[in-house]
Amino acid sequence: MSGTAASGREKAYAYLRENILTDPDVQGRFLNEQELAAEIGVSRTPVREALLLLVSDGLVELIPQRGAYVPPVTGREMSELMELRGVLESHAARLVIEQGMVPARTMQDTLDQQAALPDELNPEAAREFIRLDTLFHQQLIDAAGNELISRTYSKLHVRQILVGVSALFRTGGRRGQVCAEHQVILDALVSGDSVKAQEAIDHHLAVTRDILLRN
Amino acid sequence: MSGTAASGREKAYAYLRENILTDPDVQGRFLNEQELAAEIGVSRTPVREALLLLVSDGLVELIPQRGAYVPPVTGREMSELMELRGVLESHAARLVIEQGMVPARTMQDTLDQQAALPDELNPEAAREFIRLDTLFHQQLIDAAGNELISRTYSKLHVRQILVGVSALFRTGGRRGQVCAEHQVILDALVSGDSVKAQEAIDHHLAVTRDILLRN
DNA sequence: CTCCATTCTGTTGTATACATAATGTATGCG
DNA sequence: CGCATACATTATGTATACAACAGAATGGAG
Repeated sequence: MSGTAASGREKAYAYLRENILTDPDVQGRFLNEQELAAEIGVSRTPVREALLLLVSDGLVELIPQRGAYVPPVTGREMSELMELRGVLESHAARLVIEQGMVPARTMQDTLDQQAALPDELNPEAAREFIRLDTLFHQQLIDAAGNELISRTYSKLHVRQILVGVSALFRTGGRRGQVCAEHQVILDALVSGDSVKAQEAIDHHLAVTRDILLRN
Repeated sequence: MSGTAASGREKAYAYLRENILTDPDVQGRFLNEQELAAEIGVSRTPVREALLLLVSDGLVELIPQRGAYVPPVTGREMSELMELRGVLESHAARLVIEQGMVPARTMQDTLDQQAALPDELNPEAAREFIRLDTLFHQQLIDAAGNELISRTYSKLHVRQILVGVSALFRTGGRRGQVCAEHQVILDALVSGDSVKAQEAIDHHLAVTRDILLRN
């Protein structure tokens, strides 16, 4: 199997991350350590360590003498995130075009997989949709060849998934729209039009932001 | 007093952070938990927790069954960091100019303090110099009004301080150069010349990068 | 002398017990 | 009846003890 190192800390980390990202109800609440320890099947120690690691993902916040808080995603945060994503993706776009390093095949492949998903999104398909969406953007970023930017971008995106899952259920037909917008971005990249690519990215992020804000 | 909450974890965190940032010898080594616990005067538990928090700062890396490793700063990482800083600062510059939100007084004040430091840098003055340098750039970023970007930028900068301290000792007369370059950036911001500001930022970061790479 | 197996030592990882601080509840007073 | 205070409960924070693993040292065989 893959990734089944299963040290207690990693098990707790994976469990908590999955739990926070998929269950909208945990937002705005404090996590009970011994409760989680019992659920996961380890002691409080690795649970606490996992919680500390989740701080760096921005998924939990430590309140002294109170414990681990899961901050809800605010509209402002979403807007700020989209702004930052726009800056990083535009930069990557300009760079890969200048250096002729556009990963056209890879990105088109991801896009095709995404387009092949059914329009009606059951929970599992929704997660796959988000995974491919994340991958598409990450591939653009990674192509810029700056590992630090890649890591930074990757961590940022986690926070968006938190709200993306539930938002997707409410928006029918969004799949086709996303794929179309992705295609516009990719076409601009392939054609080497840096300005057009930036515009397409900004447009895509603005639309995404507006949809996420309606929840 | 300020910030003297002094819970065990925070004490350990502050100690370790300070230690890693100022002592170049710890780079590339594994940190011994019980040794640190004895030095700080707490048990291993809060030390471990502090180490987990330092992961999010990028100051330590956890190797399973081996412990907390302090990764040395590479030249490539420095270049990548300067590239990312350039992207974020240029974005902030454009924004604050467009919105007429240039914090001219605040930044000039910081710059003046920096210029007032002696040219010969004893260890304490060097730390103050770096603090003011960091502050100058952070003030520009913060003025853009995007909290997420501010936090992201702030965390990034930590990694640079790691090498900046020792590098400063080797470069005489750098103080004046830095202040001059900062002044050029600030003047461009005040005059509302977005392109000039970006150029000044890029130039400053390029010079900084080249100096840091010579170590 | 070199190489490999084995033991030994020291460190990390986890569990548990205790100390401490915060919250909710009950009780008494205004 | 409302409010403040004291108390009980519960959760977090810390210390310590044990288990499991990695690397070094050691000893023997070729």
